[in-house]
Amino acid sequence: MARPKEFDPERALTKAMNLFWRQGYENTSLEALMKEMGIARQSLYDTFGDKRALYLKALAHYRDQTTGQMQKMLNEIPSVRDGFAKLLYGMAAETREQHERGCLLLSANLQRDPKDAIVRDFLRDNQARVEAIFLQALARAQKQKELSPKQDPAALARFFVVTIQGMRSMARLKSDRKALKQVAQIALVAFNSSNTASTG
Amino acid sequence: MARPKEFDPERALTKAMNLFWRQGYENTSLEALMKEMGIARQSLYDTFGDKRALYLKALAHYRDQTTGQMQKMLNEIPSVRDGFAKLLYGMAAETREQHERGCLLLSANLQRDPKDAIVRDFLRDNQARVEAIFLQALARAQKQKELSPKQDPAALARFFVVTIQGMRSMARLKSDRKALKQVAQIALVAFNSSNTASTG
DNA sequence: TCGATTCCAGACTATATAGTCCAGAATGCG
DNA sequence: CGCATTCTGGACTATATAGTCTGGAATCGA
Repeated sequence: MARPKEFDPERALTKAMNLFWRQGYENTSLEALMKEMGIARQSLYDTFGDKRALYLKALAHYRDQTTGQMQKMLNEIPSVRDGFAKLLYGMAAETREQHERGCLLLSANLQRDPKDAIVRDFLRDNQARVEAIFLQALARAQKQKELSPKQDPAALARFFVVTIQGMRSMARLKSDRKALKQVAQIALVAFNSSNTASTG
Repeated sequence: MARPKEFDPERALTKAMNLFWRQGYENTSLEALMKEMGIARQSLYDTFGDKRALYLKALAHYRDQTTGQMQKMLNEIPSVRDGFAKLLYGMAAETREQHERGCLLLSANLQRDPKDAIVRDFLRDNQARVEAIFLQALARAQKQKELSPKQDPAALARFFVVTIQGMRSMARLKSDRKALKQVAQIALVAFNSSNTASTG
């Protein structure tokens, strides 16, 4: 038994996550990671494995944070509709830097090699979790008579996932709060309406 | 004057575009490009410049194709709502391979280095063009009494851009036609509704 | 004090790959 | 025919960077 670790692995992981978040996997070198995390090469390899393993841990860390927050918020807020409004308008109101870095997992989806089954399956699982969180909230909305029983909560959950990802990609390209707010407003109409679309 | 080019530069560019489309910029090596385009290294450099220049030409080629198609379709179709329905349901009905490769310009947006102003500006310009095409169609819809005059056509245009990008990223992760169709159906409600959202 | 472990700094290796250069064959024009 | 140009194929260079290894200092417990 001897010298204990001097750095906090979770803090270091958070640093790594932030760097991947801002720059993506390919654009982030080991040197940059070492500098950002404040640890030397060997400590990094000993603690987290190779670069890819660190990346996967960062993705999981991000997922735990974001799904945890959403889950909590949607559980605590009385009106489910207010919850989704908070989600969408909140995103629109973020800073330019936040818009630019976007969503780590959306970036991972579009940066990944299509043949990379590990990342793909991780992201599919994440999306299923988010849909489940939304579904749960929307089911409660129906129970509370906030949402028409004619609506399909699973479909609506997916719609909001799509909306969030679309808003994220738009925000990344151009940080325009006003435009994003307008989009959020239109998307939330799906919540009110009794869904009279016909073509198919 | 002497030996003319033996290959069709535009066909070669299309080949390159398809490869970038399937694999992204980083994951596509010069060797793979040479093979796919059916030309040798030097011909490639002579005709298109370096890899990045080829990539930018591929992006422009893609943009010209896609915006041209959308423009034409939305101009020719009598009902604008049918036009957007065709766009969204058409995307949902694509093959697994099409879903997987997604949209070249959406991928470019999320793969790019945030500091890369050339690609960023190109993509912003493209998005503005698409919004303009949608806006023109939606203005016609209002003229035809297909769309309520209370709706903001510019905001709705952005909403559809967001929807398409969100559906693209979802389809890339998991090719699920049924789920995509449901999302499309909900999104199209925005067209009917007189937009009664209130929270802001 | 001593052994075990962790730290850092940096050397070193291996590899992938973008880009350049060159030789020689093919092709068209005058 | 012979000049100019383009083609292919491959050699070659330069560079970035992931990953391994080494040496020596720091820190803890026994």
